[in-house]
Amino acid sequence: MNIENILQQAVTGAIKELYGADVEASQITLQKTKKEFKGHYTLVTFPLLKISKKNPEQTAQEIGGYLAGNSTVIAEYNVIKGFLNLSIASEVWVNLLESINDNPDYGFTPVADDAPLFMVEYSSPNTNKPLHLGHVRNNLLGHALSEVLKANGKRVVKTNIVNDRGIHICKSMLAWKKWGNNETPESSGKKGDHLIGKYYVLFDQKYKAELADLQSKGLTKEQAEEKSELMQEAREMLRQWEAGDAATVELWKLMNGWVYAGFDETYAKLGVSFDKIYYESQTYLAGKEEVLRGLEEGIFYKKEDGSVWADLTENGLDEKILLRSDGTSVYMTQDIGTAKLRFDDYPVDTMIYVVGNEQNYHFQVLSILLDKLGFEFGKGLVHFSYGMVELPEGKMKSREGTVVDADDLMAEMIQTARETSEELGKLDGVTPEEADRVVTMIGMGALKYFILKVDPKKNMTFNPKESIDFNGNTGPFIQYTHARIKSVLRKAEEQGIPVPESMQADIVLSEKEEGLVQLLAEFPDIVKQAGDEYNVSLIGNYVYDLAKEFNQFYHDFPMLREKDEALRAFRLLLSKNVALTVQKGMALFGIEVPERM
RNA sequence: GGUCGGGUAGCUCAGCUGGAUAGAGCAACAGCCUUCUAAGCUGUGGGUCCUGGGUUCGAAUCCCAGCCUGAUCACCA
Repeated sequence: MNIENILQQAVTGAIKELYGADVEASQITLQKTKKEFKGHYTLVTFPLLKISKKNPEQTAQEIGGYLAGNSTVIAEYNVIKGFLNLSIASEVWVNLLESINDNPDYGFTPVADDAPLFMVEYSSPNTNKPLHLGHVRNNLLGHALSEVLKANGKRVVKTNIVNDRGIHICKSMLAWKKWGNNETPESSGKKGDHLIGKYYVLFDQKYKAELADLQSKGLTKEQAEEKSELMQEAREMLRQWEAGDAATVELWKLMNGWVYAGFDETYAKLGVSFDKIYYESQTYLAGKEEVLRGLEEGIFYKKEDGSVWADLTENGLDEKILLRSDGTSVYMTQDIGTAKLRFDDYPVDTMIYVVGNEQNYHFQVLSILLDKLGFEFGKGLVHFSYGMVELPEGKMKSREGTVVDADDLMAEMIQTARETSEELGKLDGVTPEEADRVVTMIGMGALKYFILKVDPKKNMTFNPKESIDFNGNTGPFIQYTHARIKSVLRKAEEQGIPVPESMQADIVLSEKEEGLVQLLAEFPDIVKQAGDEYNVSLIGNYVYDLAKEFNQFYHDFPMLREKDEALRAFRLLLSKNVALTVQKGMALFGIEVPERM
């Protein structure tokens, strides 16, 4: 039972008593009192005027007077225009802080064995190139969303679908075969995914050169693409792969193995993980089967050239191809197969796809198709759609070399954290191991927080310079606040000042102190809202607010030098719980907070 | 053209189940380190909340129209 509920009940009671009317909870608009006014919560009386039949100020006065007289929760009130500002008694805040302290999992709902099961798909890399900045946003969002759902008491299975088949893989394979000289990750010292990426790019360069050459001989672009020997070879390789040609499959396995090793390294650095990984090479056949079943059942239809289509015009969409005329599957086919296998494997209640917003249409179609095929989960699938990440200088274009590589980016962040820390002398007297740990935490925290604090559905600009600015609304600022609190608590322990387990309730608190408890008490609501709305950025903005408030508090109120023992105890207890909440909030983002920095 | 997002301070973003004088950070300027960590704190300046209508006691928030911008509408994934 939080304070807002208590207030709501109290107000309902007051209205019943004063005006003899029952009001719906929805008619009672309570909000946090704005900073410039005195009070904690504000009741807006305008919606109640019909019931009170009085003007706003009279209504506010009457309700305020009644509450102050009859509720032990309300200490005082004031009325400004139609707004009734209510101050909650200090004692209530003290008790609240105590109850927060008594529950180490405050804000988190335990996960029951029969809790709804959410499957979260994220990452979904291609095996032909390393992860880049866009993937970073995807991975961070997927991981954070999973954590938030768990915190809300849901069972979560994190999953990844690896796009390990198709023409793009064959391009890398072909280029490596032609020009690779048996280069391996070991021989080149390159991460496997970077090595494959190199050959993918090489293929593209050679292919472009070939096209240019053909076009200079008078062919149109289309004719050139048709005639390209490289592309023909790549297609042939795909056919061989699908036919199970031993040598091709062998090479494919070898090169994919390199890529997976590279991805694993990147995932580990990002701090993300998966409970179950699917591979398209293992799901596309299931998809094909489903499509053929749909064809038999008359849900889909075949065109003269043999291609299979779904007619979605009655859903207000277009026609959608499901199998090519040569019988091979497309992206959609694979997703249908993957979905089927997943629901065979797990009793999934809600399937969430963390995929960029350029695929909004795809998932709209997928939902309808699954539904048509008789999978009841189709309708309820969630496309957790997020916006693109751009750079200050514009969009990322692999052609122009403006793609930010995930590994490079992380290394840079950590390096910058190190340089800044050294400049500030923060690493003096620390073991190299400890320095590495802290610097990694900070660099990664900066990156993660910068990306996760933005509303997922919006496009965002990632400004490398700004992200490694440790001022303001940043991860490092929050981490710094945590480190400071921990430092105070350490010193308290050294000086033998106990952090109390229980508080006396009759101490007088300042507005700032009460406000901080009030903010702290909102944590469960924020976690719940983030989970319900699939909006993880709420967490970040909340934690920042909390950290900022605490930092101001820190400057105004001594914690160790405070003479009044009860007050000092309160401040220490408050500090401890702010630190814990910061830590829990950041953990939802996959961000660690240091004990000192 | 159809569909779906987005448009808030010079910049990056909050706020959007309708409520008070629209908030942070960055950048600029002015202060604060013999005081629990200055990666900090305090203050100043900075706004047609894209535009125009509508609903309402009240609109950045809801509705309609328009403008700008992005994504998408492939036998690519």
